[in-house]
Amino acid sequence: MFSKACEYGIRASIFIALNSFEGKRVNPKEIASEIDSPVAFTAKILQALVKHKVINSVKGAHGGFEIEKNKINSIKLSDIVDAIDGNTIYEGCGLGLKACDEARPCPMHDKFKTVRDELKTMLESTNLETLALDMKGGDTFLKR
Amino acid sequence: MFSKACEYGIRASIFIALNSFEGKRVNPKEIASEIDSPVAFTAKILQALVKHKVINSVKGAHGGFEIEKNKINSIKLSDIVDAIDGNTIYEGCGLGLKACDEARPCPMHDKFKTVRDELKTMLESTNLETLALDMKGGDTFLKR
DNA sequence: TATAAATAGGATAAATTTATCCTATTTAAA
DNA sequence: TTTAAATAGGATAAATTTATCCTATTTATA
Repeated sequence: MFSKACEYGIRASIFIALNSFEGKRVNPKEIASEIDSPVAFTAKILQALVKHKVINSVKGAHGGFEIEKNKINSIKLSDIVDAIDGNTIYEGCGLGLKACDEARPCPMHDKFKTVRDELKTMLESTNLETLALDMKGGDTFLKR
Repeated sequence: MFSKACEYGIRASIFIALNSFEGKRVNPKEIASEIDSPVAFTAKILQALVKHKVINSVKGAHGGFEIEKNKINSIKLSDIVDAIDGNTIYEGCGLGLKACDEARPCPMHDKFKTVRDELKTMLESTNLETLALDMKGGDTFLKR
């Protein structure tokens, strides 16, 4: 469904959010260890998230990655997916046609659109705060 | 969402079904032209669909690919997706965890499962006959 | 101001997916 | 029985995604 990069990106963002609640910055090594991902690749994904202003980076000693506390509840899963995988999952044709719309739909168009819209709604209505709090409560997990 | 191979596989299956209604077998060249896909790659995908008994192949002169008329309405989109992409889209974790279930769910588990189940239901309740008839009626298209 | 700790980013490699090409095998029909 | 038309399948190449490594740059602090 999502690319590996996007999966890592979401997991990393949740972990960063969790730490930002405590005012703690985290580095790629720690992140990769906690979400069970390759360090260098994860670092690249973090760069992309910084560029898209999903997370914030602080260079130099005592630096690391963080999310402003008051921004955590406004960052939606869709922001992360957008930043890494783009919008094809929301906009693209399920059968891969270059163009596919009501005017000239592919055979799967109507039924696929329903599911895709549901996915979109889900991603747009789920924010990092909710996800991080679930984890903090010990109800959900980022690895294994 | 689906791999290119799977997209081509679904489009090809619909085109074959359409022709099988008229008792006509089709070859990879014609299929690829009608669904706008690379010929040789499409041929490989057809092989996989034959192996999984989604479609039927007839070798030799006057051969080609076909689907038994009375089977067309029993072949579901999920059969094609299963054959080509496997079941990860139904079973796999949305965040890519090796294991993820109610007992130890990832942060996205519950919300993702809802969407995934909806996708599964859609694919399992859509058969080739329906899709082919829509196309025959000129309401839907396999390319552009 | 020097140093150490941290992210940024370029170059490259490995793995996977997508795509092509060629030959073998099968089969209907002349 | 030969021939031509068709799928099967192996080998390989191209493209993309995933992953690694190394160096540059930035910054807090001793």
